[in-house]
Amino acid sequence: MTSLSDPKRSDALRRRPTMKNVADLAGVGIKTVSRVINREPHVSEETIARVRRAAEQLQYQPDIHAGNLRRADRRTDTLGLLVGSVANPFSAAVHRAVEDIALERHVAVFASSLDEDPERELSSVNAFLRRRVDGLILTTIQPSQAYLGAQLDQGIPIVFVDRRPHGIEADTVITENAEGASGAVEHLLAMGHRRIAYLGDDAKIFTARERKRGYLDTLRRAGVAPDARLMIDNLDDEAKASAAVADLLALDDPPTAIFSAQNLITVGVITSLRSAGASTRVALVGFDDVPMAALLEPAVTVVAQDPASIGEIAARRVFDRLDGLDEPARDFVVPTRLIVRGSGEIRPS
Amino acid sequence: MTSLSDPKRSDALRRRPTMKNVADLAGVGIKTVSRVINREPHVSEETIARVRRAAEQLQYQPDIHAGNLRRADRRTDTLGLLVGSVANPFSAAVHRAVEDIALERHVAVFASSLDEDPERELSSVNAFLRRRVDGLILTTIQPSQAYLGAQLDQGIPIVFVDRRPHGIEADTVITENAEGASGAVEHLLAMGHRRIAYLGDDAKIFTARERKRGYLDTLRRAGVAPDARLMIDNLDDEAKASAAVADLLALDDPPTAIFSAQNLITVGVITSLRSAGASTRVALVGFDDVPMAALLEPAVTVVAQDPASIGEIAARRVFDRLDGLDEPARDFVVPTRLIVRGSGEIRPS
DNA sequence: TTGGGATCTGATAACGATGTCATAACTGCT
DNA sequence: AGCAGTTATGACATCGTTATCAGATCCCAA
Repeated sequence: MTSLSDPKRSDALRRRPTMKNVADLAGVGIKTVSRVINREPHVSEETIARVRRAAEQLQYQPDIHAGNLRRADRRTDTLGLLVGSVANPFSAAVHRAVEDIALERHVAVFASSLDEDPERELSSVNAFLRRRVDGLILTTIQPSQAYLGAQLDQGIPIVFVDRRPHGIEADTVITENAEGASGAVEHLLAMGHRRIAYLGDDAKIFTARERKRGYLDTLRRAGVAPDARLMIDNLDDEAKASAAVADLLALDDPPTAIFSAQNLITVGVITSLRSAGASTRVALVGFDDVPMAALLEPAVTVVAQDPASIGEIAARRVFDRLDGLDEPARDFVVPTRLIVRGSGEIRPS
Repeated sequence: MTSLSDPKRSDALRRRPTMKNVADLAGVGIKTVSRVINREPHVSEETIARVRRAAEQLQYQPDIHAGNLRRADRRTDTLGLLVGSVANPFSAAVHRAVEDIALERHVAVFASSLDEDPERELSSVNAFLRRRVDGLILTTIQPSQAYLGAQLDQGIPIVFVDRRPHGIEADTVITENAEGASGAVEHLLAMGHRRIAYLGDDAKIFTARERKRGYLDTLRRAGVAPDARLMIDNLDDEAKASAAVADLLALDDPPTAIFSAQNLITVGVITSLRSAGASTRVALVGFDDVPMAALLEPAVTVVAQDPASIGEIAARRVFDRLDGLDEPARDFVVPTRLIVRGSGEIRPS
């Protein structure tokens, strides 16, 4: 048993073994070790065995980045992923899907959180690039992604997820935000609602704008004049969403239904409706599924996104491009699905 | 606007600029560029400006791994993190905390999912090591982690999270599993329960064993003989947990309370109790908090873990060691907190 | 026996950076 | 003016690996 407090250990830190060490121990040249490690042909069975034994004995691990320096393809088998926040269930599902695809190719994934901070977008991307990732999957908040043009020119695949980039043409995987929002609002209209509130995130965020657009378009198509007092933006946490709902309920003519345009906002809305005793009176449809939604009382009707598909499509697109696919950038629009559970089927009184 | 379909672009992929390119453009030697990039002294203001301009113009990004090869400290400013699954809320919270600490130091994080697969443990660790991470934060499932002894000897900080390693002495950050489980069971005993079921994960998992130990010890201390029919292991997804609850409820003398030892299991239990109409009759305390627990009916009493602290402590420990801290390996035990919400306060009929 | 083609092997350059060291140009003192 | 010390700069070796190429050995057919 090796131990940190083991006196044998503390005096001298052993260096990591290199190919040279393995070569010396096996009594061969380093190129031969390289051939064995990379399973190249033209090495005798006996030499292979000797090298394997030496590598085993030294617990040799090749330095992938040293190799990358000289290797023709310059691949690091590494990918950079920037999501909203690795702690958000939506982002976590995207991350997981990307990881699963990457794992098939022995590609490791750097994951970072954007936190809707433009500075973090830049520093994360730079951190990825300095580490020479093979590809990028990015959720962005900067007004323009034109700064990535040089990277595209260098042949680094970049796929944008969840939000469309600006100032650059690149592959993009997004949810059908406006359409999904329309579906939610149409559902509420069909239930007889006319006073439908919109609770959304900062308009700087692409998805927030799109969902609001779907909400507004659908109201207009139905001949319902949007009421500015029923539309609240900039709700970037649960607490703000809860407070907004309290304000709405205090109006002279409060909404009979709420369209909540993001998962954390939906949670805040539920909390607030519950504490006001209004959860069985005011209808609610949320955009993006919420954990445990089916077990709540009433169960929460949502327009569910498909984060696993988003991540998978994005990762596959990166690898397709790495495999040489050369076609114009395109959009992948991932459908949403209205999941009827109860809260959205409450009728106006 | 740069575009993928831009004909100017497709003919020749520009190479990534190197220090040499910047040096040539600025009319200086590469060492001078290196000095400017690394903010080393002894460069005139004028030269700095010229180099900066050239680097800017070429959008130069230094290759951190090429530098690492020669640099004395051999740091890659990279960390490997292996968690249960990046999609699990507990793991995601650990990940987020690690990321926050790492970001302060400009360290990027490789995140991988273990999926309780011993092979994945090995392949993830190897993937990290081949990429020369500065430190490792690991959740493990292999019966022994002795294979990591060589890395410790090489001075690579390794911190184990959530589960204690075997065959090696290294820093470990774990939840007070047995104590937390005891607290849960004591709570149920105090409510008058004697037939308390245990629903847990695979006994190969350290936390599952510890929590079961806490359950058993507490029952024995209270003079309650454990009933084998009330203890179900190997529940590794919600569906199995639900099925197990259905079986329990079908017993002649069903449990009056359930101690559910993991978050996904708790969700399965809730679903099953609900559909059997037993959620207000059978008490439930879960280990690890569950999303929306406070909003369920009844709200779910849990022994909450503190994944953010676990991640933070682990990351700090890695960096302390990288900063030269040299003390014996130690355990960090993170306390749990009983959150009383309703489901655990149901009394036996 | 010889020649020609495989097969096996290692010496050497190179990848993009940093560490070492030498050199040149200043500065401030006697 | 001469010297020492400091500042500014770049040539060159080097990190751990892979690419190139050449040399050695082997096999088989002529």
